[in-house]
Amino acid sequence: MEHQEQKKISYMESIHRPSVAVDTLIFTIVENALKVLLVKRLLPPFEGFWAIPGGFVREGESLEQAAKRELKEETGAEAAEYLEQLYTFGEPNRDPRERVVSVAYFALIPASRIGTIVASSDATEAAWCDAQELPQDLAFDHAKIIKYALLRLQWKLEYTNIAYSLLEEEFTLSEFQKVYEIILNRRIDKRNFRKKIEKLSLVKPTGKTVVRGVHRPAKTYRFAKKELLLLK
Amino acid sequence: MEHQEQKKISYMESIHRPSVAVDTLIFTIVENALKVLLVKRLLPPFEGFWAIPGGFVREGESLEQAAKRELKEETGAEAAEYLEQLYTFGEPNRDPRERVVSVAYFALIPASRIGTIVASSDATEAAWCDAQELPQDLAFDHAKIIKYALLRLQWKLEYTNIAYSLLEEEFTLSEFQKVYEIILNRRIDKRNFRKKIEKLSLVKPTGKTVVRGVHRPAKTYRFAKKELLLLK
DNA sequence: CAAATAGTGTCTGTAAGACATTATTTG
DNA sequence: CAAATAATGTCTTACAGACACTATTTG
Repeated sequence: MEHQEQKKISYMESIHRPSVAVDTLIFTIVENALKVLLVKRLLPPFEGFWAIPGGFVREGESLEQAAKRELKEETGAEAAEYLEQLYTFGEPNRDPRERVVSVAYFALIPASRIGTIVASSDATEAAWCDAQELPQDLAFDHAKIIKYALLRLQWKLEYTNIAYSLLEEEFTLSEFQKVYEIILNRRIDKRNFRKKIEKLSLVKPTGKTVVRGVHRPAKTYRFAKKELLLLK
Repeated sequence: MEHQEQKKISYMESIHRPSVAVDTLIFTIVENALKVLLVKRLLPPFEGFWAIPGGFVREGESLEQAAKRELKEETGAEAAEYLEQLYTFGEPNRDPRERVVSVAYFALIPASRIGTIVASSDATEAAWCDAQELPQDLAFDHAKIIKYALLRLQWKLEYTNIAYSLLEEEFTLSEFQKVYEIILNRRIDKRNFRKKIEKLSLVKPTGKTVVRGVHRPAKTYRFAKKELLLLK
């Protein structure tokens, strides 16, 4: 009887094949805000709703390759500065048509590296939406996914040097600090911030300065390492 | 032409359906070591190799439900004390037969909560293997997965109160400390450890003592909260 | 010279880590 | 009383956070 039960399970297993999709959350900082790229759906379900760009995984393509392809299709950028797997969402009814198991990735990229954003074939438009002030009409469970990504990003910002993936090659310390203030959504003391950056040896000076307005010019810096480091 | 390219993609998407599996890493502490439950494969590929228990996701079943089902089938335990999604492995050729996208979960459970371990239908035996000294003959990419899980566990142990999921209801502070020493694989100063636990208010005294050997009896404690807390 | 941001140092409180002795039990 | 583990406090050092003024540029 035990054995019969097992045979039945094997049979069930062989027939249930959910679709596997990859959704790519693409974040950047523009106009003093954290933005996430969303597309407006052209077709039901959730026609006219905003969605995270995504698509099905192709044969012979790894999950990460699918995420990179999605990124390139939407933004034109060759690669993100940072890309990591976020979480896999697989509730049976998250897509009303059929079962879709969706592996979410999140990508970070400096605004300057992005060309004109392009809507994919199943979307009427693509737009940078404020990631901390999301539109109400989000498709599927995408509001949940974006909020989860934001938490992950906030965590990484505090405990790693991931900010390198949102800044230009050369930047001022004020710009660096601004990334933290925007994403963590709180003011940071300038002296304490600089003290910390200094101690961690995260940046090295370029020897150059830039004039950003009617005030004293700022020194510019580069990251000492553009790879993920766990701090402390 | 852009449009034709898109149509071709849609067609390709509709035919590629990888299998979706869930692998569940079940950890416990026995005999002063961190153990992970592995099963010996009965069938090719990797016949006779050790593997993480897993199986295909069923229709109408969430990924987490599949992980819980696997846990119960293997250990007889009704539920883990802690369960979280680890990572999704989806390289095209990780299974030589066909493409399998595998969502890995990791579970923690006190040894006392586990009955006799049971091999599933596709395995000849199940065993608790030392998680830090893995067998050489591991199937698929399972060595990589276990190492990844161990890193995650070490991280969580340092930055959360997750140890509650490996200890009995009542425990001594030495037993508590031992969990850290085993998993982090280093000695910890007893006074500093207790000072930290005290400050975090992680435990409350039961008022009882237990005699664990030919020496002074130890006071026992319970966790103040048996839910995941991010510390600091 | 007004406005705006760049750049800089000290003090205080808290947490982490190093370190040794006494207490209690059993055989 | 020997052996084994339980229980406990102090000192030093490092990091976090609060806090204010001077420097440099442009219009």
